Amino acid sequence: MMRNFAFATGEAAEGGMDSIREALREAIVERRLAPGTKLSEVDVGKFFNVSRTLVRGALQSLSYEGLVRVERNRGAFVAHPSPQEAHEIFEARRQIEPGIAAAAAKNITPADLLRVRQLLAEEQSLIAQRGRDARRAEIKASGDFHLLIAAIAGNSVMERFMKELIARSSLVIALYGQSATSSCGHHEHEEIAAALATGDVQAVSRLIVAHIDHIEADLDVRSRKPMDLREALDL
Amino acid sequence: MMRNFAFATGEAAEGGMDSIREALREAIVERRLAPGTKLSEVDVGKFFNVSRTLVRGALQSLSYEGLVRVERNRGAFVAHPSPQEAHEIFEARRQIEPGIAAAAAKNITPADLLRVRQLLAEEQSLIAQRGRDARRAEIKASGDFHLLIAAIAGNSVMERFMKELIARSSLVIALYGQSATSSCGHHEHEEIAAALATGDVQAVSRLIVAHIDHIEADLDVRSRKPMDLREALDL
DNA sequence: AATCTTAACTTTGTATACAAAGCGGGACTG
DNA sequence: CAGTCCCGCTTTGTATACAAAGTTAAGATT
Repeated sequence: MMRNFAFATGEAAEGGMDSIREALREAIVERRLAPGTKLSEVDVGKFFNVSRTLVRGALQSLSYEGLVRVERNRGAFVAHPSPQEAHEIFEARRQIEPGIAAAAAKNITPADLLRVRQLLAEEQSLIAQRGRDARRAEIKASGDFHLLIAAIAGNSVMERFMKELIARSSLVIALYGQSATSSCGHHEHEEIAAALATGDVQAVSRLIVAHIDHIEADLDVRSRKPMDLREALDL
Repeated sequence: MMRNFAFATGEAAEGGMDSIREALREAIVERRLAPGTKLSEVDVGKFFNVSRTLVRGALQSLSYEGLVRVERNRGAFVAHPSPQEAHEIFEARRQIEPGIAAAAAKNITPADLLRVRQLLAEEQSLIAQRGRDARRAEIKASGDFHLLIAAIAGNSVMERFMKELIARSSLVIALYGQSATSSCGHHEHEEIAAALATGDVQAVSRLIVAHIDHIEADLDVRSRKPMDLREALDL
């Protein structure tokens, strides 16, 4: 049991429970831990060289964000969103992100714009690269783009909501995504950035919604059936 | 130390940690626990006849919702939102609730409408009553109105966000609210319900935003200064 | 052979014990 | 008298121990 979990840092237990939560979150969001994977308290604890207490706290915490599902007396698993959940997540993004993007377009400073451009360049270079790691980094960068806009918007409450939605979106894409998703998505990011630069609130909102629509359109909710079986055998 | 906390049920520890979290949440949202109050792990544990483990979990959990602030090595306190936080919470509601209300207006069934009317009637009767308890129940009913709309909208992700925002709004109003808030607010609820009944999506969104504006306008962010002192002495 | 029972084992739920950090009071010093 | 340092007391942070629920597999029975 307990194949190599391949966490980012190996053990890295500096700052108590928070560091474990962050390491787990990163592993889930970057898809090093497949949806449905069981997260045994002792196993994870051994990995980080901490007691079950801290692991348990971290798993609890992640379950509040919807990244982990905890079943009473049965344990914790990497979340495994249903097609229904997946749709709700994207519907939520459609309701939330236009407002955030509009606020960002109003608030944005030259310094912010620079960061946006840097992130886009990074994303671009990752797209050019091949390999699993570059792909994972690209996924993360793509999410970070949306999170950066949320940060620029300047409402910490909304920013936290977005953080959750982006993380869960990553899980959904891991389960149901079909295409490379990359090139088209990136191009849309460019367009959004351009609209942000000109401060065109209307355009930004419209582009964001279109972008979310495209991401969801790329999903195939049937395609996960096989993975379901794999999981059934695996657990 | 540890004056009578006046929790709802006295002890009520049936279902493990969840019941403690719910009892605490209710106490906070209904303002039986003042913002800033220290929540010592052992004290709360004594109250529910459980160990610190469960209390700690419940407090952690509430801190994720923003109802409790946890300071490392110092303990947990009932949250004490700053004017800045308060504004962000209402800004978030302005961004989120129109979309939810619009969705609710599309989805609403006759059965839903009945529940809305029942809730309004309940609210009305509470307004008529005098006394602290009726006041608290009224506050809760007022929040429940918004939560019911979120439930009707039918997106569980958005519903959870709303649950958090409503709970935190209650804290903000506890700190900064001035007027009775009741009558005007209730009248607006009636208007919103009417628009929901006719399925007028535009009107619902507009009325919701106006309602949120009015609630926030009733706040006086200066007025809490005295309470700040009281808290400083109290802790 | 299939199924139900049951008993050992594994994993989670909760309580307690131990370690470390904060806080406060009192004595000492300038 | 003010300020500061030190010591013990309280509270939190983490680990471990114990209890209870679940899981699995072997054995008996039909």
